[in-house]
Amino acid sequence: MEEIERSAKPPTLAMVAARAGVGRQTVSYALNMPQRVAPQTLAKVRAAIDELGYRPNRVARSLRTQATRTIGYRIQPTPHGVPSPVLDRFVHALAGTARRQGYNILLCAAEDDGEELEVYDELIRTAAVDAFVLSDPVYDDPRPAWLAERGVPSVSFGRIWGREHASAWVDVDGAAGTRAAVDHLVELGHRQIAFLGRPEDRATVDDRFRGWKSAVQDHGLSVRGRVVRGPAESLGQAREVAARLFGGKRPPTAVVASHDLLAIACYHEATRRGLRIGDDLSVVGFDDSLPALMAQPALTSINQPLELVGQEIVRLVVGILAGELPPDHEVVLQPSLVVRESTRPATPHH
Amino acid sequence: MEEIERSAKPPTLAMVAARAGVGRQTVSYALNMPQRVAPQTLAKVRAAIDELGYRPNRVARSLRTQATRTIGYRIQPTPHGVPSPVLDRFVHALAGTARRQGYNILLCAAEDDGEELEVYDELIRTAAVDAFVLSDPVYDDPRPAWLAERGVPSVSFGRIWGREHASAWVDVDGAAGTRAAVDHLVELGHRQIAFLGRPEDRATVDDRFRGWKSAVQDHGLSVRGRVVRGPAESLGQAREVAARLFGGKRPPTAVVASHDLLAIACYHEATRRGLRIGDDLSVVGFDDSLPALMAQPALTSINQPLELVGQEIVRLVVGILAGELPPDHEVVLQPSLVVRESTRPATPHH
DNA sequence: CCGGTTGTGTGGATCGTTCCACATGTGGAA
DNA sequence: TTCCACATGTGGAACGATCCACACAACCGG
Repeated sequence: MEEIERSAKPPTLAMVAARAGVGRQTVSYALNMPQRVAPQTLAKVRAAIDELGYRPNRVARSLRTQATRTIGYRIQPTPHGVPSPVLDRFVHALAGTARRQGYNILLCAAEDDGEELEVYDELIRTAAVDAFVLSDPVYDDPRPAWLAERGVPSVSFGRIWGREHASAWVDVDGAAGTRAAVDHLVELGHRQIAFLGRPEDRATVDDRFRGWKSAVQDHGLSVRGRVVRGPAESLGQAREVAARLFGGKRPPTAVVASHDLLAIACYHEATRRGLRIGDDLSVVGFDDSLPALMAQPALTSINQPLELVGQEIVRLVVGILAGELPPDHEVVLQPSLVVRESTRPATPHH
Repeated sequence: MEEIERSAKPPTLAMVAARAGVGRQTVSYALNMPQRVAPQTLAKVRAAIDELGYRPNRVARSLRTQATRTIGYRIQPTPHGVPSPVLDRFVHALAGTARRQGYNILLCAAEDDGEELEVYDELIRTAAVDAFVLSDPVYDDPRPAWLAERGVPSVSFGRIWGREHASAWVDVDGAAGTRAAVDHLVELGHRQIAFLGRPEDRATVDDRFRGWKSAVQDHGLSVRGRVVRGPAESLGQAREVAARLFGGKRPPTAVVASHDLLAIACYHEATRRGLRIGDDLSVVGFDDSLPALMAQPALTSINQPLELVGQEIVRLVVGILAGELPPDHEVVLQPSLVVRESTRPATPHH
């Protein structure tokens, strides 16, 4: 007889009020400002809430408060069939932390950067989100300012360069990562340590480059002829870039790559030349992605604390929306070197 | 002087009505049932909409219609540090298609399966979503029925076995994939073709197994002693499983793996035994993930049409919500074999 | 005993849209 | 002419929460 009613209409705040024998507003206070209501009344209201299994309707609340407690995030398109390996750990952390803070993550997809702003515009004008999380910022990224003009705060994964508009971001200290890689290689006895990276279109790569450069110099080693840069949108492209490593008369004994993809491309080119990774050439990647783990030998790589990044980003978004943090708050997190089999002591005959 | 007003309050339907000199309801009709209003009036209203840059407020609409046009999707946790490589192409397609249909995707995160239902419950009771997309169903998956009891439809990526509750799904024909792999290998001259898979905890693996088995039998080859199964939650585990391939007295010349991870584990074990992939042992993976592309030699693998799966899932969700499709609609899509370097003609000396 | 402050509780108005019921004008069938 | 069907347009009510203004005590110091 105590059968639970299936898919019956959910209880409303008014029903709870009636049940508890109080006014509607009192229930609202009990929910949002418990200290505003007398302890005895609070108990009554809470009992009624539990009995009815009441949960406030998010939509109604949003309409009245003009805030959806929803954060928009554009998931990146997958260029040239090479998906971003970093994505899912990060997004998972984002969604998990958001939930714990009472926020939701709304996904958007856009094919290109022009469409991206269109999508954002749509979401803003239909009042679907309160804020955005951005990722992969470029130099002088227009998005934060564009959003700010429309009254929508944003937090970026990756620091925003260019000072037109101060904006909030959380970034991983890439320089510290490559520095750790160089230190590790020097400790193994390497003296010819190259840097392999994409062109400077994104600040991320530059940051990693600077870490490598200053560390190499600090160890009194030369950076001349040790930098190879080129586009790496696909494995084929990356291999072409990696091939240039072996062109000079004194090839490096170790390589620090700005991405795991380039590191793997290094594997391919080294193997093609009869060099064994680890023994003849040490390689360090960046991102600690799945291919790094799967490579033979397993790739030493720099791990970004993506879970923490996601948490911090949500913390900033919520703080900024609540007015408790300035809209240009910045956070830098430290990566960690994961040593695997691709880095070994330098062999004497080099 | 034509300065655009920054972050001014967005126009409402009432403002559009005033501007066009018509009633509010007329504007609403113009938006949702254009054929209900006279062409001349429609033009006036549309002009007013354009001039003001009006977009209907999603929240208000949701409150009134009791539908959010939002679909929930739980992104899977990443077990043991090995993320699902399949995720991001799929999610991107999901979000893109949803947007084109006027729907949004809301992400949820849950650590374990118990928490998953809790999260769903919260979203349902706060009226945040209209439907859910499920993935990685298990045998007799309780989720569709649980959701249906609460009046919420769902569509699963992966077929739902068990007949307690008929439910909608979109799946890739895994058996056709492994069958294609076997056909390909037989054509290359292989006669000892093994299957490497996880235990039958998920229907997916079973499906792939059946394809391999029937294809092998159809070619008049033996399946005896050619099946190796075991847990593959990490690369280490997978290698242990793969190692069993080489135990017997007549090791296979070719392997069909139920996942790329297992295929890669095969690479490792083969290499450890001095066998060359391609020359001494042909390997086919499943999922066509990034590690497959990066492996040396590049792994022949079975590609799932994830973009299409995402599109179809959204189509089903929208159709079911509109009452135009039955809540147990089923769709099967075909995978395709991507031939790379890991499969070569069988060598005579085997 | 008064004016003021604080603590607590309340119902009406409101957010922006769609549903509902109804008003009007037109035209064709009876 | 009468009647009904149909096309078109309208304002009030409703969705379910919060904001606002206010009511009513209790308590304070003067």
